[in-house]
Amino acid sequence: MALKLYNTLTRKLEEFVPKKDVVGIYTCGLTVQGPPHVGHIRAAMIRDILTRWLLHLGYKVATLENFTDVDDKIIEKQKENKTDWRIIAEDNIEKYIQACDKLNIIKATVYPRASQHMEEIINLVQRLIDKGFAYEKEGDVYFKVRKFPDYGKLSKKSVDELMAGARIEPSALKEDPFDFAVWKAAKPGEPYWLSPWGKGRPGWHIECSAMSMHYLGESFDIHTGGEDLIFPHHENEIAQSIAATDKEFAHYWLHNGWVTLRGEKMAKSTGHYFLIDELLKDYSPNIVRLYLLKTQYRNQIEFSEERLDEAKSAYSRIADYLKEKEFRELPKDIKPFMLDEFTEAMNDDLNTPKALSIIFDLVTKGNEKLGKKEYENERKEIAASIKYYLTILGFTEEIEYHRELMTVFEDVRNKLRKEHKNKLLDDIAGDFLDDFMSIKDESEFFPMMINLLLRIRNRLRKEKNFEFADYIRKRLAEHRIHVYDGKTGESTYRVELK
RNA sequence: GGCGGUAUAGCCAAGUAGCUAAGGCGGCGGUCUGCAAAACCGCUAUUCGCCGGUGCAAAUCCGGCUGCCGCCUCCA
Repeated sequence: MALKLYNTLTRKLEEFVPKKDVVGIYTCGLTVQGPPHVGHIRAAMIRDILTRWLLHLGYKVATLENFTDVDDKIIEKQKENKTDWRIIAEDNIEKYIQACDKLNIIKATVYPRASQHMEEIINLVQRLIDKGFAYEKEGDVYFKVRKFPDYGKLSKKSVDELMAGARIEPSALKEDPFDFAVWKAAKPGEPYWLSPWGKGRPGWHIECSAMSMHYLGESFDIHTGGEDLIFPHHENEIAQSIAATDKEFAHYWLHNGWVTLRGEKMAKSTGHYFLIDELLKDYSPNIVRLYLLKTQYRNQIEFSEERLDEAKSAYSRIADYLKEKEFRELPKDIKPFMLDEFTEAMNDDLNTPKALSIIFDLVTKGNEKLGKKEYENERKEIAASIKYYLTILGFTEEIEYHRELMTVFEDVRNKLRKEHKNKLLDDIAGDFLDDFMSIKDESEFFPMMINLLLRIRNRLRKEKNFEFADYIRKRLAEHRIHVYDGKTGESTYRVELK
C-alpha cells in the first residue's frame, strides 16, 4: 500500500517515489495584491494535508510557499492607494499567514518573496539568454516559446491551438505573440532592480522557477497549486526551468479544484469572493477544515452557508462523542481501529472524504456501545482512534472558555436566595469545593461550573420546581450550552460549536 | 472556436467492471423525558444525466448526445 498521487503532467495516478531523502514541495502561493479568500485557503489546505500525510508516512519534508510580491496589480494598487507596494504586499502576507495559523495549517519551511530573490531571478534570465531561449528587446526579456518543443505538455495545449483562440495581445517587441516576459523594463514610478538589461522587474512565472530551484534544487518532487495556474503559469514555469537546466523540473504536479460561489469560481480579480477572515468570524477552524476536506481536493467545492452549516453539524457529531468524561484519560499506543482502511483512503490521492467517513463509522460504533460498562475499554480505544485520525488530518482540540457563565451563576445564586434555598446551594457547592480546589487551569474551571449548575438544576427538578429548572436551561442555552436529561436522572450538556 | 474537467438519493459526497452503491446533512420513525431535543439508535438510491455498444457481468470500459464548470487574459 503505497501513496499514489494524481499527476496533472501525465493525467494519471502515480505511485509516489521521492527523489531524495527529503521530499521537496513547492506550492504556488499568492500574488499578494489583496487579502486572502476561501479559495486561497483551499490551496493552502491541500499543502497542509499532503505535508501531514507524508510526515505521517515517515518522510522528511521541505515545503516552500512563495509570495509574488512584485507584479502589475500590486503596482496598480500602489498608484491607487498612494501606499508603497512593499507595505501592501507585507500587509496581505501577514493576513494570510495569520489566517493559516488560525486554521492550523502547517507552516511552510520557507515563505520566499520574489522581491528578495532578484539575484537568482536575474541569473536565471541570463542563463536563458545564454542558451538562446530568451532575447532582450528594449529592456524587456522574452522567452521563446516555440524554441521549447514540449511547450503545452502540462496543459495539453499546442502553440498552434492557442493561436486559434488568440486573445493574447501581440506586442511589437515580441518575436512571436506567445512569447512571454521573463523580465520587464520599469516604467517611470515603478519599482525596479538593476539588471544587465537596465532597470526592471521580473515577469510573472520566473520567480517561481528561480525560488524553487534555489531552495529545492533544479529537480524536485512535488509542485502544487490551484487548477487555474496550469496555464499559463505552470506551463511557463516548466518551459523556462527545463530550458535552463535540461533536467526534469518538478516530478508530480498536483492541482486543486476551485472554490465556487453561486456556482462560479471564486476569484479576486472579479470581486467574486469571500474573505477568509469573514468566514472565521462565524465558523471555527475545525469546521472550516471539515468543510474543505469533505470534498476530494481535485473536485470543485461550493462555498455557501448551507455547506458550512452542514460541516458544523457533522463536526458536532464527532465532538459530542469525544466530550464524554470517561475519555479524559485515553489509552496510549493502541492500534487504531480501521487503520488499514484509513491508510488506504489517504494513500489513494489523499481521499479525505473517505478518510472522514471512517471517523464517522467509528463514532457510530462507539455510540452504540455507550453506557455499557463492559464496553468501556473498547469505547476508549475507539475514542483514541478517532483522536489519532483527527490529529493526522490537522484538527485541533478546541478549548472553550465560557467566562459569561459567571454571570449566569450569579443570577442563579441570587434567585436561589430569593426563593430561600440557601441550603440547597450550600450543599451542592460544598460538594464541589474539593474539585474547585484541584483545578489546574481555566479550561477545567468552566466544565466544572457547568456541572455545578446542572446539579443545582437537577435538585430543582427533583423538587418539581420546573420553572426554575427551565430557567437555568434557558440561561445556559443563551451561551450555546444545551442541556438534555438522560435516563439516570443525570443531565448532560453539549456545547454548540460556532 | 480549441482544450480540460464533471454529471451518483431532497442536498453534499466516496466508489472506475463482480459480495447487500461508503459517509455526512436534512427528513421520517423510535429511545429517553416533567416538558424539551440541540443527544443516541433505526429507516431513507432495485439504481448511478440520456441513447447505443462491448463483456458471463458495467455507475465503472467504448461511441454518440445533452447539461454544468473552467482554462485559452490576471487568478489558489
